[in-house]
Amino acid sequence: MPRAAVQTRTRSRSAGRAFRRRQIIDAAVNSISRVGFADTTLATVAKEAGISQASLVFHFGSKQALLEETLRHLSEEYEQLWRQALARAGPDPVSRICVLVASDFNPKVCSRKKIAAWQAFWGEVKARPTYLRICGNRDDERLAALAEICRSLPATDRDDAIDGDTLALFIDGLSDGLWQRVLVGSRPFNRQQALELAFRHLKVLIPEHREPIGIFETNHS
Amino acid sequence: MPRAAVQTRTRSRSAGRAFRRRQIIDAAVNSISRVGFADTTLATVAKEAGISQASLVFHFGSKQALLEETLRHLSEEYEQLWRQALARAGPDPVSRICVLVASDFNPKVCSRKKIAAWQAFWGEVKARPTYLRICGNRDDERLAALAEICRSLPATDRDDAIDGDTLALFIDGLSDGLWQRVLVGSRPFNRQQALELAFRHLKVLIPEHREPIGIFETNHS
DNA sequence: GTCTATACGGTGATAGAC
DNA sequence: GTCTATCACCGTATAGAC
Repeated sequence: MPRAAVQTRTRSRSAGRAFRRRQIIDAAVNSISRVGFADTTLATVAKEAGISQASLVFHFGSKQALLEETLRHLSEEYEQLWRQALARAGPDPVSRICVLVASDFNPKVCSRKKIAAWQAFWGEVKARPTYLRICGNRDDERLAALAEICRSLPATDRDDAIDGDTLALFIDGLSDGLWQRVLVGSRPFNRQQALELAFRHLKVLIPEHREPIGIFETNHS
Repeated sequence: MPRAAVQTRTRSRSAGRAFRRRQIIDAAVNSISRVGFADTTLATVAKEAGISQASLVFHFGSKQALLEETLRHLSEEYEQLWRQALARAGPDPVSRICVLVASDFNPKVCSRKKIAAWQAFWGEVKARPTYLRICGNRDDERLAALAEICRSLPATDRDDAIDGDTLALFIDGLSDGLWQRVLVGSRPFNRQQALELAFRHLKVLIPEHREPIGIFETNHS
């Protein structure tokens, strides 16, 4: 058998492995969202993935490890999204803030399914600090990045100006709050409504720079 | 046996019943917070309450019913708090908004234990719509009350004025976001820090009425 | 790698004494 | 009302064939 064929097999094998793991993680998110965290079992995940329970354990070692990898995947997916958005953005601070906010409401992370999974993990954080360890650093880096941009905003002459760190907390805090409402309201928002509210909020917080926000609004909402 | 004694016994019996139920509900909150929603069993709740599993089932019928009553208690406790605070507040809209915001960070509802329980239930909402039914109306009423107060704010001459409904969403949304950070941040806020941030946020959203907010700040933070 | 079959402990709920 | 004892079931994880 020629070497090329072997290498191809090898590559496709490991690609298959990553693919399988990803497939199982997706099934775990689906299960958590569909039947809840408490009722998510190896059986529900296996059924969702269309494979056997034994295969789950083979790939992840244990249910707990699978859950942790699932959270890690959610966290990494979110990080990738905002970092890529920021990389594509221009140098203007307001535009960069808008890009970060818009990434919070990207369908890839802001679906009822994903939010339900996030909420479930957060509800367990106090009992399982490991969950916090998995995404804590990434959360810190995201907030730090936002705060740094906020600090770079040109100073204004308003007497009630707020510092960049606080501004970042306001922006991120509202995103979290709106995110929650996409999931749990009695008449939940859709992503567009949530994003539009987040941008209107930005306009209030950074009134001197209204125009770039308006530009983004038409692009994303 | 005199009638008075019978009535007393009856009264104390039913008082004892309510007391027991409350005691069990507190144990459920403790268990959810301590071991997580997924690992909360009749055994963990019974142990936390210092009674037998059979007693739990006797008082609530089933584990599921106990969980639903627990959520109902959390929801009612929160409603009582903001309604009482509002009843004690004066007529000034800004003061009333401040009172509502401050009630969000009252130790009675804003402890890491309670927030962990809330988050756990919210994470299950998509899978168990019953949970939403239990607290949905109360949530709606609270947001409606806040929005009504916001609409009653005197109109300003600023060209970027926001309507009352939107203002209410901004205020409530940030409370939710900060609330979450009291629980899950890598260096979580304490209540005072969260409340202070919420008030600073108010100052930005309602800059024309800064002074009453300052007053409340010194009272509550 | 994936499956079926299975071990084994824990889970929600019940029975029945007190 | 509260307990202990118990049950039938379901949970995770393993064994071993393919």
